[in-house]
Amino acid sequence: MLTIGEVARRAGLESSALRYYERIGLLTAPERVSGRRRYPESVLARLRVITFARGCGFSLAEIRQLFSGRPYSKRMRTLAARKLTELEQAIDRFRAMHELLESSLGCDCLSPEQCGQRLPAGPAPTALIRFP
Amino acid sequence: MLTIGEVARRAGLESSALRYYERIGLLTAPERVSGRRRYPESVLARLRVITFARGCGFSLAEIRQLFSGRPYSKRMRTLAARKLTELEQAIDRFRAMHELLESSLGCDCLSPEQCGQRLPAGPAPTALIRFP
DNA sequence: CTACGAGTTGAAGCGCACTTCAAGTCAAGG
DNA sequence: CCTTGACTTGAAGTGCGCTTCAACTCGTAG
Repeated sequence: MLTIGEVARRAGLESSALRYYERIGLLTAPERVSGRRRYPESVLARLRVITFARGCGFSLAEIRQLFSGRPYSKRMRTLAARKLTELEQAIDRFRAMHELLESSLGCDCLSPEQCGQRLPAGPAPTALIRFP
Repeated sequence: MLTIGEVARRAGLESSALRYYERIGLLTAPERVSGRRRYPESVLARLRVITFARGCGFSLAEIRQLFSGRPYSKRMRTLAARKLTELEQAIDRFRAMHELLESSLGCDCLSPEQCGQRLPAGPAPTALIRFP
């Protein structure tokens, strides 16, 4: 049985994140020993799934979907297939951006307005990436 | 001279976004005709730069950097080079995720805990992607 | 006994990129 | 004159994924 600090350390998360996950129903409330959380080892596997899914672009809400109800494997396959498609589209977009950025390395415009002439007109960006 | 609604429509943005961009100094305040904004055509080019840069993962703060001061082309090159590196790393990560997701299509675990056994233990996710 | 560190709670705060709201202004059409 | 619809403003709200805070409790060490 592990304390919250121990779990956090081994999962590479903050204790506050674990409490948050519990609040939003991503982790089931563990046994309490005089008020403190005591986690079984198995929580680490679950956290690996969460971390993995987060890294794949699943939102916490999606991950909750994944966990709620059976069969787990079927849900996993469904969500994975969907995310896979999104990911492929994202990679395509990023490749396009990559080329545009490379071409902009040769940019010698004197102003954004001048530069904008060469850029493709388009709708709002379709991918938002946060680089940590 | 264009009204805010017209600019928004042609740039694929909401008027509120244009006002927001103005507030944070991304667009210079345009001429007002009895209080209403009147934009020159050139704003569309600038908005293309903004939209393009956003799509490449630049934050609005970074884009503001890009616009502030000359020479524009030099700043563009600097920022583009930096973002290019980040983008390449992101693409690498996404490729890895792609493989993991594909392997998880064959998942037949009965529970997240079981599934977690097969996943690599790792630290917090390094890329956060929002698919809109 | 006291101090300490790790834990507990609910509430509030943060950063980003906007959106929404309330309350008011304006020009054109009927 | 009145309505309509697009616009104006500042302030507040939203969603996500947490973090931070205040105030408190607990077991252990000295």
